[in-house]
Amino acid sequence: MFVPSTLKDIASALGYSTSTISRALRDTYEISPETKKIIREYAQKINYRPNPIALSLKERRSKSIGVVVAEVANHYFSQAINGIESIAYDRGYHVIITQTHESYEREKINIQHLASRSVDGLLVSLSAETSDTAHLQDLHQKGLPMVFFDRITEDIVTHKVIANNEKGAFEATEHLIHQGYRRIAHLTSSAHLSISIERLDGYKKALAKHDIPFEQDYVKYCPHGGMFYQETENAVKELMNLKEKPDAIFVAGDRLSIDCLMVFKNLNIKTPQDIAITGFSNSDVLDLMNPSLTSIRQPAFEMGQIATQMLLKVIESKYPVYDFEKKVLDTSLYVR
Amino acid sequence: MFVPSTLKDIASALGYSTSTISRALRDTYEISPETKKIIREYAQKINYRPNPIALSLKERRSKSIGVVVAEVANHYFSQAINGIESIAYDRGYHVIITQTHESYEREKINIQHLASRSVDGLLVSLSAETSDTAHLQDLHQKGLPMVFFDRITEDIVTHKVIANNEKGAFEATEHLIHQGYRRIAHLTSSAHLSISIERLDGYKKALAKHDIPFEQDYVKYCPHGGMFYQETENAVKELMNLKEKPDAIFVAGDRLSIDCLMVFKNLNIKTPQDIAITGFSNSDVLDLMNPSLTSIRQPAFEMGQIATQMLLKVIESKYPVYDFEKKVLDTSLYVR
DNA sequence: AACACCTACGGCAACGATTGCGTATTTATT
DNA sequence: AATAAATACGCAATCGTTGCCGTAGGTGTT
Repeated sequence: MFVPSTLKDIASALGYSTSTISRALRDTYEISPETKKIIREYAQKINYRPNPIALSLKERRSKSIGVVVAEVANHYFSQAINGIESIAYDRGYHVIITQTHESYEREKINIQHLASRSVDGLLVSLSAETSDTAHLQDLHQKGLPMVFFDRITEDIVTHKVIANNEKGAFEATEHLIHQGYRRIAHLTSSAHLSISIERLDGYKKALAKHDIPFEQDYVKYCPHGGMFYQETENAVKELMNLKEKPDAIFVAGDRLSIDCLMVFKNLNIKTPQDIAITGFSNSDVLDLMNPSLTSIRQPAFEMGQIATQMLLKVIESKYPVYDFEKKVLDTSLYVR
Repeated sequence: MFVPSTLKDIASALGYSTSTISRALRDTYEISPETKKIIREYAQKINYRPNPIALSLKERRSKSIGVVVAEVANHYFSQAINGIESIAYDRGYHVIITQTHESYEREKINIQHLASRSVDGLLVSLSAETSDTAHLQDLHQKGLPMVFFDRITEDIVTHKVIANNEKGAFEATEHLIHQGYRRIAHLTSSAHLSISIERLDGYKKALAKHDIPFEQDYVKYCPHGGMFYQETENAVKELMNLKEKPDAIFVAGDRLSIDCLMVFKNLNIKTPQDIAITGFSNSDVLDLMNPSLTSIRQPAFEMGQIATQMLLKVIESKYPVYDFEKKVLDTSLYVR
């Protein structure tokens, strides 16, 4: 079976105590240079590595951070993860990624596991199903550092990183308006998500600015954030079956945007002839899509980096942190 | 700071020894029902969870498995990861995902970390840069269970799960031949990867069957598996600059296929007018692509599941395992 | 010469949970 | 009544590592 070598192995092989070995390898002044040399060469030879599990137990920290996202097969999240890793690795932290698949239950289990697994902190983007954040509040109040990004909650006072969703949604909607569309629908994720609320606001403000009345019927929610194709198809069908059929649609999510295009394809809805579309998406292959998609892109990589920097600052702070920041980054509009 | 409650906390709160607490919670017969009740209710109240780090240290296993893939932003891998998680989760194992970004150095670091972090086993798909597997052979020979999937090596005797790459490549190439193409190029990842070799074989066999001579100039390698756009663009340019320009191209990778389409778009190469294309890809949005892409799809989710089942069988075996299997799953051709 | 003071290392405890063994008290058996 | 057996718990070791304390032998000081 797989048994890595330990301090004890070196100690009994060389006839020293484990303390001496440990000190020699950690370069303490108390060990003579000759002894150090012997010990180090032997450690090198047998490829000794300190057991991080033992260290975690002793030091009560693991030099690792947990990440909670909806799914990695989402360009926004995979880019954010790359940003997270770029900072974490530089600072000697390891990254444990977990997926909720937009499920509240899964989120609770993953977070519980990460916490008990002694991650030093958490980077969280809430699942579409999550409205109750008690599981997080509990851990946060016990002192586990956490930073929210993208899908945040106001219930927990900590660092947060988001895109300027309202402005992005405003620009996307106004882009449609400038192109002459007036009956603009809005397809979004679950109603309680922060991003849904903010993007809905931006959408409403764009309508208001151009004196277009807001119609509740034009807003369709996908409580599972488009995890099920049927959910998206039903929403689109409902929109297309309205007596006053929309002539454009603003989609508020990465997965949702792609799914929406697939629904169009399957229902043989042509864009922009039958309906125009813009949406939030970080997919790098949108240029290849047909129907094409004018998109609002979030600085995902950078958001991951900033969130990680904030988290590490809290983790490594000697004193409790009470001063928190909400960082808002601008989106950009890619017209296609 | 964040300090979870321990057995000792319960013990001193209730006036028992830690042994009694431990046994009460683990339902040993030696503890009286009344005592158990008291202890359990208190544990429930303070939301006690056994510290997995301490357990890992003692039991020398972590109930977690490490996964090494090129990148999660790749539909083949993200689907495989979902398959892995579906099995691991059911069996009480946790999954730690790491990305190599096709870098050999990163692969070595990730694997070293996973091993020392006491994962019970490894699911590995090699990076495009990796030709030397000494870092894995070392761990494997020391007894760390590992299963390879997709990009495998023959240097290590263990379970392996792959798609029938040769057959898939054969079908893809023959599909092009059946459509009347004769000058068929082949764009692939780094030359030493198992998938590259197998797919090249299938490509050659299809040519041979139809009496089309194989031309070395028609095969272009991307040593970094398409991690850099320029690499792909250069390869495509080289193909298009040949005096006998190819009329079709068979692309041997998920990322590569998408990148190739982007190159076409940027260089204003029309398909299928200028050149036809088929490629390996598990992207679920290929239907939306323009130019479109006839694709060979691997059963990624299932491959992840099977690899995980194999790994857990090795991990949980009481005796050393010497009997290994190479499972080959069929691909499917999606004509577009 | 008597003392302090280094040098270079060893021993022990602790982190949290489990477990084999020991044991005091009660209950059952003959 | 004496002995055996069962009950219900505590003690201590263990996993790998580090930190505090101790100390034998050597060196330096006055």
